[in-house]
Amino acid sequence: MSGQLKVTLLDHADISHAANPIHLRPLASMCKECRVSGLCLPTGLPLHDNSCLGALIGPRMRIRKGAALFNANDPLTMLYAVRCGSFKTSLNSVEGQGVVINFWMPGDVLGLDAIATERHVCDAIALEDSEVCPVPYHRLQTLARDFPVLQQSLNRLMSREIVREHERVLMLCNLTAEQRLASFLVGLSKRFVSRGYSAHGFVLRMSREDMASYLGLRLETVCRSVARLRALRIVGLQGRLVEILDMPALMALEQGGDEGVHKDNPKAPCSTP
Amino acid sequence: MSGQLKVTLLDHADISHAANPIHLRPLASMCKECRVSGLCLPTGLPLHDNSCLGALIGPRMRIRKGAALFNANDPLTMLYAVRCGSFKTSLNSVEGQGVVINFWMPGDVLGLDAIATERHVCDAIALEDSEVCPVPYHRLQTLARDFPVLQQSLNRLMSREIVREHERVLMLCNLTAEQRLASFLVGLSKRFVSRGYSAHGFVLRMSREDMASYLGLRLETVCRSVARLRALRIVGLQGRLVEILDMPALMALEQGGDEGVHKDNPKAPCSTP
DNA sequence: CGCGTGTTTGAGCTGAGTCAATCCGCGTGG
DNA sequence: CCACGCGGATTGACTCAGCTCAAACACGCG
Repeated sequence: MSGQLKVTLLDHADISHAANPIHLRPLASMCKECRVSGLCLPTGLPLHDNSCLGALIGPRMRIRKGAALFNANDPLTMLYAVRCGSFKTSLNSVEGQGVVINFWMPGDVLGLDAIATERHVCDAIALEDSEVCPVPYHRLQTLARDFPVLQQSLNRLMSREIVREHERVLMLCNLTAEQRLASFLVGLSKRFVSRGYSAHGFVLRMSREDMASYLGLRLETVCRSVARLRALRIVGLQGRLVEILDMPALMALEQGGDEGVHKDNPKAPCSTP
Repeated sequence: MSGQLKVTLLDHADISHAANPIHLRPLASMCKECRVSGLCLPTGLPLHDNSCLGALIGPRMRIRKGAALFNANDPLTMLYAVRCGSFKTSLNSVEGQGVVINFWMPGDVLGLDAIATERHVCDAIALEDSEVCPVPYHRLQTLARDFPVLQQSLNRLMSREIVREHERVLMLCNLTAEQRLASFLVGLSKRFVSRGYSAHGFVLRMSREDMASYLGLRLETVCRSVARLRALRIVGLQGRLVEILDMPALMALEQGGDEGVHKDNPKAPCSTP
């Protein structure tokens, strides 16, 4: 997977050393040149029309690995479209308990959950050196009045996020550790495909701990599940390098399909603190 | 799935014992007279202006207990504001596994998750005889262009739904059965309060099974948790009648606060099929 | 080379699941 | 009025997937 991403990373490395001229042009974010514009906010917009969204989007921002794009409770001023790199968002309860809410890849738009209260609810942390296009929310709102398609696009993004969470809940309530991992990998694979990368090979950007948190498991359990999938020759997974060897099996697993032994009715797992 | 709503409902009536949801008189829905308009779509709108939202909303519909307001895969034509009564929505996976996604009370707006695909994702079932105000989604969209407040209101509803789900995930990943139940009861209590009802006494509209599904537990576990809270004299709960006897204790429990014994670090529970 | 961070693997422990029996409230028919 | 049946709620006994604790291991870095 990392073909392109590696390039990205190299660029960043260079940039940070102030050497590489590639980014000398003003980093205006031209959606029409963006490889992921089809997944992003401008879906359905007249991309050639620069007067539209392009005028709104501020200069690209670079976020270093481990740095926060925003934190919970920050006032909402911008939505952020990931241009390259990746992020995690996590929600932390008062008592310090937290969960990873989602992982974000190029084309994804972060910050929609802040619209309700005009304050961010999550922390957003870059999983690698990344770039985002900041979109001033209030001005976006205004613009959307004149471009119904844009409003529609925004509505769809939000609605899709709701649906995604529904599916997550389904996963948390009904799947075993192994199935969750399978589901996670299949999901990632699909997302890579829709971004033009390989379905079968990619690099995880997050730690086992983050995966565990996202899947509602402990990191040891994730490790063990990985080991089992490896033993079944369904995936080759060492460290953060993923190679899906048997996609059909993985997808079967994902959906309650438990082979190995034959149980008619796979049990639904649930978490316990 | 079934083309038109009424047809759908009739179908259901025929099929299930429960319901004949036909409404007799056309009850125009006047938001300004509605007790929950403050929680609903018209938040912030000029309620006296009947030309606005009121003109849009179709005649109220009655849904009998057990009947479906809509089903997964139905095309999205309306959003539905609950006027009175209550609903559950549930998401069912291909293999028959399902979860209750949410419970809906007066003032809540159902159907937002359908905007992404223009098809409903969940089944919505009335938990008691109920009434909803149908809002034609596309016309709402048009109207919202002229009334930014309305658009804002819609955006906020969606965003709030995202946040709610975040919190649900946090619950599923970090809380024990008992804590989940506490959290559920506190949540319900708050919702009743914001609708002008008592915080300490109310009636559950859903079965133990539905509660269990919502909480990511088995119904037996819910029963046992109820029994424990009862034994601790924190709630009086028999059948579907709830009386919260010690709200502070309940809220403490909700947030990892585990008394009983003294563990420094309460464990995070997770589900397992 | 030593150290720290992140990943694996092993060895028990346990909260919640499963299976199963009982109870309770309620509507129905005799 | 009561026996009967049925769906939902409870309770008990046992099992197990995933958690916890703990010890290695791998890799990168100064």
